This record gives sequence, C-alpha cells and structure tokens, in this order.
Amino acid sequence: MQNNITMRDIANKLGVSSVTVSKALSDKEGVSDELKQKIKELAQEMGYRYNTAARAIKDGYSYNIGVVIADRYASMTQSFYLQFYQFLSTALEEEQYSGILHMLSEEDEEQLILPRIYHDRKADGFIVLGQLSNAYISAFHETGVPLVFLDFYTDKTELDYVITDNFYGMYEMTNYLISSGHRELAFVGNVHSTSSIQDRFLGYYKSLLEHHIPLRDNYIIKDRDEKGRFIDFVIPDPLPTVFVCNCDQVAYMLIQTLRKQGIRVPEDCSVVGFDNDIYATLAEPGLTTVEVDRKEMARAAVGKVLSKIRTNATSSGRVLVRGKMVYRESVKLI
Amino acid sequence: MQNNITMRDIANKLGVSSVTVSKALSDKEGVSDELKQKIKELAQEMGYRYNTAARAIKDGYSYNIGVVIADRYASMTQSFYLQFYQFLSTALEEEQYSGILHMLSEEDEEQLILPRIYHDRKADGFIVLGQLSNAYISAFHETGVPLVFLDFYTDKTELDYVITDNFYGMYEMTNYLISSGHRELAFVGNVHSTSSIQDRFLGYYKSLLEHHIPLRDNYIIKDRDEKGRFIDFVIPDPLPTVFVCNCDQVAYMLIQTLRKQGIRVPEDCSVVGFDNDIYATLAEPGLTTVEVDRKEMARAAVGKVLSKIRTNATSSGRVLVRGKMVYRESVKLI
DNA sequence: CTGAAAGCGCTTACAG
DNA sequence: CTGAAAGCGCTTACAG
Repeated sequence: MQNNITMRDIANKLGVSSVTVSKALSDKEGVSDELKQKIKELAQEMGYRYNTAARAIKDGYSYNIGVVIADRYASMTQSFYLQFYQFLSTALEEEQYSGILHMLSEEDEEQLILPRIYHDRKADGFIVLGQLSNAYISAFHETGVPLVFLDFYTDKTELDYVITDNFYGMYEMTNYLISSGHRELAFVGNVHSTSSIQDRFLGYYKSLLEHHIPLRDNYIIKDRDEKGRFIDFVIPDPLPTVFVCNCDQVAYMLIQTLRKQGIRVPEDCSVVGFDNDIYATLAEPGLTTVEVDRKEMARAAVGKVLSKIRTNATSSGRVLVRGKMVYRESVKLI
Repeated sequence: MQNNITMRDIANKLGVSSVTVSKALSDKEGVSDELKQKIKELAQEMGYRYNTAARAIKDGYSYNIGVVIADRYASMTQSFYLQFYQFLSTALEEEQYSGILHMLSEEDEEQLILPRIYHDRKADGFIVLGQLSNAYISAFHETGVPLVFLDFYTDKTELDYVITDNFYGMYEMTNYLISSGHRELAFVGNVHSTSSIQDRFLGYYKSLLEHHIPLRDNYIIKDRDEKGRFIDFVIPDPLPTVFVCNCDQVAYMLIQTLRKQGIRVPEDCSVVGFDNDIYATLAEPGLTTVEVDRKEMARAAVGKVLSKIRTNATSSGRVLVRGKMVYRESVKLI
C-alpha cells in the first residue's frame, strides 16, 4: 500500500484528538473554524484518503450501488447500456455513491447465482438494467435487498420499476404518422419478446383504434424469435405506407432489406424507429424516432433505490419517464 | 437494512466462538470438518453475508479495482468498451475482485480531479481504459496508487501498459494485401491523433518498406482532426487499389463516401479495417480486418494490476497482445 | 470547543 | 481442535 495516513496521524501532528479530526473533515459541529481549516489543509498536504471501509463497518452502508446488466446486452444493443450506466454513475456520484457494474453471465442467470457483490455486502442496493429471467428476478427480490428494475417491467406488482413511457411514446409517434396522412401502418417487432416491445405495440394499436384504422394480421411483422435472435422480415404485399419499427436497430435492418428489394425509403414507403440510438443516424435516411430520456430514467432509478435503502420503504410501483419525438428524413408526408 | 447476521450470531446459535465461525467460513485450519460443515450450513440457512468492509479495515484491501473510462468513449466507440469491461469483470471475479466502473467526465479530466473511488479508498488499484490527457495520467500516477493503462500508451516509460499489437497487426494485414497483388495502398487515419493509429500506420509503412513500395503523400488520408472529431475524406485521384483504414468505423464511413461517388467496393477498390467491431459486419461488404484480443488484454491488465497491489512492485513495461486476421469480402485479389 | 470511551464485524497472533 | 484478547480506522454518544 502506498499511503496509510489515518485521522490519528493528522491528529498527532497537530496535537489534537482523532475525534476532532473526524469532525473537522466531515464538517461537523464542535470544532473551531480555525482548527477545521488547519486540519483540512494538513490532510490535503499529507495526502490523506478517507477510509470508507471504516465508516461502512459502523453504519452498515458501503455507499456502493450494484448495477447489474446481462452479458448479452453488452454485444447486442451497442453503447446504449454503457451510456445508461454513465447517467447512473453521474446520478450516484451526486449522492456520494459509487456504482459497481456487474455483468451477469448466462450461466449465472440460469443457475440463479446472485452477484458476488451481493454476498460480499459490497453494495447497499441494486439497479437491474435490462430484462432478466423471472426466476432470477424472484430470487433476487427474495433476498430483501433494495432493488430497482430499470428499462423493463414484469407482472410482479410488488417490485419497483423505472421505465420509459413506451406506450405513450409510440402512441404519440403513431398519431403523428396518421396526421401526416398515413393510413397503412405496419408494426415491426415480436410482441411476445419483451415488455417494451409489447407496450410500444399497444401504443401503436391505441392510436389505430382512436382513428378507426383496422389492425391487420399481415401488418404485424416479426423481427426476432422469443429468445431475441433476429429473424428475416416477411415484407407484406401490398406494401404499407409506413413501417413502425419497435426500435431503431430494427428500422435500420429493415431499410437494408427494403433496399435489396429495390424499395426506396421514404419515397416508396416510410420507416420510423424508437430509442434514438446510434442506428437512428447510421440509417439512410436518418430515422424519425422517439428519444428515450435515459438521463431522467437514471436519476429516477437512483432516487428510488436510495430511498429504499434509507427509509427501508417497501412501497413499489412503476415510474414512467416520458420520451420525446425526434424528426428526421425517413417519413414522407402524404 | 434487511439482514444483519454476523458471525457472532452464527456462533451464538451453535454455542461456539466467532473465531471458530470465521475460520470455518474461510476454510482455515483449526476447525473439525464436522463443525465446519455445520457452521457453513447454518450460515447459508440464516442468509449470512460476508462483511467485506470488516475485512477491509483489517488488511487494508477493498478487493475492488477501479476501471476508468472517459465519457467520450461511451458514445464514440460503441459497445467496444463495455465488452472490454465485461472481460475485465470476468477476469477480476476469478480473483475474488470486483470492478468499479468510473466514467470520467471531460471537466474532471481537464481539472485533474481524480475519481471519488480513489479518495474514498474504495479501490486497491486502477485500470485506465482508453487514452486520457497526459496531465491526468501524470496526476494519477503521482499518487502512487497501483495503475495499469489499457489499450493505449504514451512516452512515459515508468508506467504500465497493456495494448494490442497494433504495429504487428497492421504489418501482417499490409503484407497480406501485398501478397494479394495490391501495390497502390492508401492509409486512412490521422497519424497525430492517437498512439494506436500511429502504430498501425507504422506497421503499414514497415510492410511497404519491406516490399520497396514508396510511401506517397496523397495516399495518407486524414479521417479526423487532432481532437478526434471526424472530418471529410479527401479521396485521391487516381484511386489506390486498396484503402487501409486505421479502424473498422472509418472503413465503414469510407465505404459510404465511396458509394456516394459511385465507387464500388471491392470491385473498383478494396477497403480493410482494424478491430473487428460492429462496423466490420455492419459494412457492406463485410470488412477484412484484424481482431483485437480483448479477452487476453483484459486478463493481462488484471494480472498486472493485482501483482502491483500484492507485491508492491514498481516494475513497468508494455505488454503487447497479438491480434488475429479476419477475412471477409472487402478485398479483391488482383 | 475538545476529547476519552465504546463499538462496528472481522482476523490475527497466541494460549490452552 | 477451540477461544479470549487485541486491533484495524472510523463515528457516536457523552462528559468536561
């Protein structure tokens, strides 16, 4: 170890007690401003570093939050989750907390092996980012450790979720398309794959209902199987005027498929996405899409897990964070 | 807090001392196998969780390693770094360590503010993933905390680096292109931007030298400015037979630029990349490239930082990890 | 405004 | 094979 300066070392140098140093460094009452100042300066000078472990052993808090992401999301969804982590990290720092990122392997998920940081008490609570198996979620929840699920939800009502308002976002998007003159709107996504896709679909459907546009079977196009592996699109004939894709990546892939068939976007048909991630700008033309407000979601998740830790509250529920429309060139006005 | 079972609780239930429980749970000598077994079972049953903080305060180790990534890499290079972190995380877990991921903001980097986890002693050592400013690197190094730099290096010889063998990888790639009949090879990348690009360029140049192919000024094409922001390509006329790009993303963007000018790949000219990241398969045609062995690099970085922590060694040096060629359709044999 | 005492949960000698 | 004692670095009452 490079330096092991303790409060006592500082105290000795100044001829005061370590209690006084402790109070000074954490800005507590009961030390004269003058002494406080002197102590802080000396601490800085001696390269003192606060020993979190010592505090942890007293108050029982590690001041760390575990962030759990399944391995498979690391490769699949690009920088999406790393950026999410970044926002979490920023929100945590504001509360003097640190994030311990735990990548959950498929084996551990299947065998219901909780993160080591749980068993080591290295984290006071956990934020689970992205859908996991129900069995794993239950196992985790049963430990009683403060837990918030981010970016997905399940049918378990006793848990806490922070999600983007998928339903409302897609509802708004579909309303926009209809107001742009579209009447033949296909949805692209496997409705049985994730709760996000399901809700986006329902938002789309609500808009259709409100506008008395019938839902047509061949206008619901699968993009992946139940395990999340992408499959080939079945392009309906006749073509809809717009493809409402459940996410930008799928919109991106769809445009490629269409191009191969000689169908131009948006001249021959329009395409929209959801997320406003890298694929939205990678696509040609750029995608009209719904931006997920990850910053706000991160903030909400951190707030929730910290309040569970602090108040031991068992209140649960879903927090819906509103997204916002981003307009680009992939939609033709009719 | 949900559960606060301590070793003493277990000891009391069994009528033994907490010392015995401590020994049993950490598989130390001096407890009969029978008792050991009983203690472990009861611990499991009572939902005992090991209190790392208590150990930390004794031996001075947090059993955490800080992983520092600059914010800007989160958005720029896709899942590349998250996957890197995943490998680091796996390697750390094997050593009973956890990773604390710290996203470094641009302000903190400029103002030389070290990560909170450093000041909190929450980590025993650090792995810095991706290039940072020299001033920041120096400030970090001067603290004396065990430190390993991953995926880049600088001219400071007293530091530890783990990098991919950029030089050798690009040398091998260029050799392959020349053996495929190419004689007009342009390099795409700003040689003054990062050490990786510079080394890849030098590997390319070494191959040219060995084959007595002259280096031509207009065949060195800038892809970004010194700050790393991408700029428009200046396509040379006449066209080279192959563009040797410093990374897959740039190869991807170049192909798009070429396509707009009506130049087909690989029919009219070939393009190769480096990294084998998402852009290698996103590109059409798929890119022939060099795969970086991030798993091995992660393992090497973890090994190095842990040995610095454990032995307090000050030995330093560069570890070069070999990449491997990946052949796809973007190269035409001449 | 300042400090002596006790204790957080564990581990490390050491004694039996 | 088992356990009493001391101590890691801090904070929290409490006394002066």
